[in-house]
Amino acid sequence: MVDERRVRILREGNVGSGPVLYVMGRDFRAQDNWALLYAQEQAKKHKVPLGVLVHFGRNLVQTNERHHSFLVEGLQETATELESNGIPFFLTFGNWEQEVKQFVEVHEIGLIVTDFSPLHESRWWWDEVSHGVAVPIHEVDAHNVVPAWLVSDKQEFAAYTFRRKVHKLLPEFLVKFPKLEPHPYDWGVSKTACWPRGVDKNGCALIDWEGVRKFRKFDSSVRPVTSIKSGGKTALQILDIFIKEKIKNYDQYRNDPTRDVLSQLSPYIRFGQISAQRIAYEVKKLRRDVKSRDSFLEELIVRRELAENFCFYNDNYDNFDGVPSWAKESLSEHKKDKRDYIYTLKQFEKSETHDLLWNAAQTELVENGKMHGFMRMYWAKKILEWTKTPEEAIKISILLNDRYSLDGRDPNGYAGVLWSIGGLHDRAWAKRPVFGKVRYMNYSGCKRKFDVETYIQRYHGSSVNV
DNA sequence: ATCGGCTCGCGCAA
DNA sequence: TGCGCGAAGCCGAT
Repeated sequence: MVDERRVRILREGNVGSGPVLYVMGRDFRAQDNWALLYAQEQAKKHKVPLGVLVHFGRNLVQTNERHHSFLVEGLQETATELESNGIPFFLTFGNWEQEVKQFVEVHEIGLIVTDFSPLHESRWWWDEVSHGVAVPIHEVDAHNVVPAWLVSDKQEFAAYTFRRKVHKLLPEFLVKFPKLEPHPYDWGVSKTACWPRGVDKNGCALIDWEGVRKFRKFDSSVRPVTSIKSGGKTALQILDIFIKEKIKNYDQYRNDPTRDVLSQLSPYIRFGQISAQRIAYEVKKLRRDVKSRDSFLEELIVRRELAENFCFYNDNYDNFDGVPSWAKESLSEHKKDKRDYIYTLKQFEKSETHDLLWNAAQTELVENGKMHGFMRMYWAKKILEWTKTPEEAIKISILLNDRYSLDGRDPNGYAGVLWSIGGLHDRAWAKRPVFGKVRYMNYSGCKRKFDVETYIQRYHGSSVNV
């Protein structure tokens, strides 16, 4: 049974007699998905078929080939698993009113279920859809261990205010997932009317995945990351390796970007190919490496869900207005401070600063679609130091992270940038030029903590893959 | 190598 | 109203 507190009503109304449709927007997986489990529960209750639909809009300016191919590759796996459980998978493209709305009407959908995201893109979309269809819409928080609207009813000030609230609810929510069961009511896929239209000899909806991959018009200069393989199965293998081999060193070395002790799961969490709750559930079982276990769970649950809390309750999660007032005032006071270096977006993007360590981090981001957690802080703080205003620094950091990182366009990224540049969830520190009271970080700090040379060497040059 | 100060405000105890 | 302490640090004194 799906906990009712995971569910919010986006559009009121009685559930109709037609099929239940899960419009998958964020959690692109078949297993360990509360939104899917809830949709099935409703479909069984009303004795109707269940289907899953993914809609690709045409005008996602920030989407590029890197993100799109990662998403589509994983989606194929998800579609296959859904269909082998009697749940047909549909794709629609372009204008939602022509596609999704029509789909809902043609198939006489009785209930729409979706997964929760705190980001504007998603909130605005559902706001529009809920005014455009005549069907109840239920939203399920399938991404967080504890539902965002339940854990706290306001923007939390810092991790310590949020931590108690999460921990209080964890015993109720950090539970084992039920396995997805084959759906007992047949949709009759031969009646499917979706792009690409048609069915194969077994009556399954035909999807031209190669066509799907090429469908969007986007910046193809950001190449797919060949070193990171997409998909839920891969994610589970990576989790297994992390638990067996890497987590034991997590506490000691997690801030050392030359060591391989992090889970590397964030792209998979970002695209919902693995559930954070599944990761937490497996890691929590550990009876060894307790210190590492707990610091990993802190990052995975407390800090990740704190970022969701921030984006959920603060509309300005991606700009200067989102930073706490003490930092806003302090940064404004230091706006006119002399900068030793000023770089343009292009110079940052091409790793053309005077700082080899910074350039290495940027290269890691561009080439590998990720950046080590510790380097993200240093990286963003230096962008503050080397641009004219904190507003511009935030803009550039978010743009680069969203464009190149596989886990970009995600609450974690926005909260991370605002933590680094705007003191979000942090405290005030001794005043310095440019930074004001925002925590300062520098090259010598990195040198104290890890072997800077090794890191620089690893990402030196322009076509490095490790 | 280690320590205190820097500096703000939330939330709880009283 | 007072007080402890916090998302990952820096720096100078000892």
